[in-house]
Amino acid sequence: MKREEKRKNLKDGLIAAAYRQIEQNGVANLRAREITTEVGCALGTIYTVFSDLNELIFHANGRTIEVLSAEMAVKTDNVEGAEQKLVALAIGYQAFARAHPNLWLSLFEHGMITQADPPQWHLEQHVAIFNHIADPLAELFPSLEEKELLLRARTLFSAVHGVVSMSLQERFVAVPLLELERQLELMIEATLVGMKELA
Amino acid sequence: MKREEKRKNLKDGLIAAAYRQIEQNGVANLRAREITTEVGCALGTIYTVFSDLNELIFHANGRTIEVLSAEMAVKTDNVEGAEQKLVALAIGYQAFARAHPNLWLSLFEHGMITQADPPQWHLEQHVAIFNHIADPLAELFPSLEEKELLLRARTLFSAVHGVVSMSLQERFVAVPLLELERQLELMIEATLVGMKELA
DNA sequence: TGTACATCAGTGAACGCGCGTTCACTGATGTAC
DNA sequence: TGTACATCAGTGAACGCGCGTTCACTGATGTAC
Repeated sequence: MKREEKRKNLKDGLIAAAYRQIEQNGVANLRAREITTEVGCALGTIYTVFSDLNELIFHANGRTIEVLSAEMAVKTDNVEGAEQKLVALAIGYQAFARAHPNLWLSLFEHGMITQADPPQWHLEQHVAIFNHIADPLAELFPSLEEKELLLRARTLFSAVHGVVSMSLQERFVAVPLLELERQLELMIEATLVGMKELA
Repeated sequence: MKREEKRKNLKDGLIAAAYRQIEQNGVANLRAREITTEVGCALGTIYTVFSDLNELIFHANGRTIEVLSAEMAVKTDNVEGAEQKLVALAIGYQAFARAHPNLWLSLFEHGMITQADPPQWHLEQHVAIFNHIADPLAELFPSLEEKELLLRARTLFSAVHGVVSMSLQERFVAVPLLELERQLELMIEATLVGMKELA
């Protein structure tokens, strides 16, 4: 096994362990020592691969986006009709957030709390999610110019994110899953119908 | 000055200092020592008034909700028409978040990050915000039953919150204020038109 | 293929420090007579 | 009104500990001849 290859394995292992531990305990409870214990290397090793614990976290979050992104792609494949695709995306997003709350939270907590700003590659991953939404939206509103389309995709995504986020906090009264899905569906369909009407 | 009165002043002073410091530096950077220094009392004093730093933070956040709530009430007073009231609320919410990002963030960070769950009185304050929205919504949809109305108010609030939240993170491309307000307005109006249409 | 040397990945004990919380103390406030 | 005593708000030095990061070291890997 070449040096380079070994290095790659080490890096992947660290990311995988961080990912797993974020999923289990949340980013706030992620500990450098626990990661290296799981991987079976020395504490200092982290700093030979990453400059920072932060950098490692960004990589773990990157993996989360990949998984989320792939899942969103699958959700739309089996669905006919742009409108229904958007609903499926919202419900898929919600499902992911519910299934992996800590991974999902980490995406937004980290960097919002710590002021460490995310590296460029990570920002681009985030933006990629918008495209899942922009595509069906473009089908529905073919006359919209590119810029406006992206803006609306972003807005729609943010709205869905807000609803999911609020329900996951369950800070206010907890809303049952079916209720939540109905609200998401209602909101999206109403928004789309309204946009058509207003156009 | 009676004992009781003095105690009240002390408590208010601590809350005010915490509030001010959260506004300036964010909850994450709030320090017990800084608070007591500003107030001019001993470090231990905090623990004669509150059980915890957390409890003090919840009180500071409570004040934030009061201010936000009052501001939202003002926003709707001068506006005619339920639909326009809802738009005004959204833009008012956005304005508050922009003007006091740290206070606003603290409302959602705290308790989401730390797992300390908020006391009952604080939860009720949060819920009170929904009522600002439920009122004009009831005007528009008088046939909706109470439960469904509150659910939709909650959904609408969450959607607005999501859009504001995402734009404040400015994690993705920063969106200029006017653009953002236009999107909020568009989203709300489209949703309302759509809801009418679908009813 | 073998030997000597250089490089560098990986080690883990130790550092450092930030900070919430505690607790034995003291001085002011209130009470009893 | 004054004195003695009890209570308790307020004090702040000290505790404790968690945890990211460093750095002098070592042993494995690669290179030169």
